[in-house]
Amino acid sequence: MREKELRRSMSVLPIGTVMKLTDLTARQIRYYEQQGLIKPSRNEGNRRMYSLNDVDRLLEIKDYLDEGLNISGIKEVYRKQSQLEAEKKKRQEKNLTDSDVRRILQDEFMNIAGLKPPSSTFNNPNDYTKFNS
Amino acid sequence: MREKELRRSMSVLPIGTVMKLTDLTARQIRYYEQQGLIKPSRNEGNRRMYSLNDVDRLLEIKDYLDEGLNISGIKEVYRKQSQLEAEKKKRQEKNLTDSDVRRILQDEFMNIAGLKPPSSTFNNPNDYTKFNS
DNA sequence: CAAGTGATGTTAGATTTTATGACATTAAGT
DNA sequence: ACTTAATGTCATAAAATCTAACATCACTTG
Repeated sequence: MREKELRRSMSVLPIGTVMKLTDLTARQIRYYEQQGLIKPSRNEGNRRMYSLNDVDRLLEIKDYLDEGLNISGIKEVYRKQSQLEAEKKKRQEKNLTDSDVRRILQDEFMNIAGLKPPSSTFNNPNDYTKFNS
Repeated sequence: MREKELRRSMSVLPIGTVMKLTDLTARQIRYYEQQGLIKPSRNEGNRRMYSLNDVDRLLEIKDYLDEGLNISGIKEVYRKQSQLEAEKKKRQEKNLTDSDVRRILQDEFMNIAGLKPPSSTFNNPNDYTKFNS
């Protein structure tokens, strides 16, 4: 699934192709970029290169505009979206490090106990207070 | 899955992008086209436009050449491949039309019998000789 | 209503990309 | 050595894109 995401984020399309795929004019596409709604990359010759994700976003923008939202409103939408995603990511990261910490501490136990899993003879196995900070 | 195939066969990439994706020169890409190994479409301005399938095929061609096969040999490979696929398709088509015929005839039975499935009171349900021509 | 603003159209001039065709080169096979 | 297949290189023309500026059009608002 990583490879697919890579492909979708690879900047391979010139603006002419994007115009056809989105039915937008070059003027519109560049304007939305100027407004910060998309960030196409540039090739060595300074030509804008777009990804499939960019195309998707442009189609979204079109829909939002058709629905009466203006560009500031669309910016708001994306601002909130990326904020939510950032929080989600943060939570996931935190969970990962938490379980990492547990695993690492457990490994340490095993080392101290001579490569054996922690047992009741070592200490109270129900005392997890140290790991719940 | 149809949509995916459509995307893969959509001609959206200019030759510059294909050069980067395949690490081939424009000269090579055009030469392979001249030899009939790929058939990119053209846009209104006569520029070649490539699909992801084209890119895949170009990468294949590269591999074949690296393996010592020459272009005639590669043509052979693809000739045989498409021949096999045509046969397969033909078989599938034949199967499809056969079952289609059965379904259609069964519908006709139902109509004649007054929207009821064919029964033994209508005729011998095991007499399928008519459909096996 | 006149003025301001947001979104888009249009145009000009410069730069980049691609197309075609010709000729050159290089490696391999006979 | 001579051919041939695959590729490189170059010149010239056309197409695509860039930037920047000015124009238009529909709304909104004082």
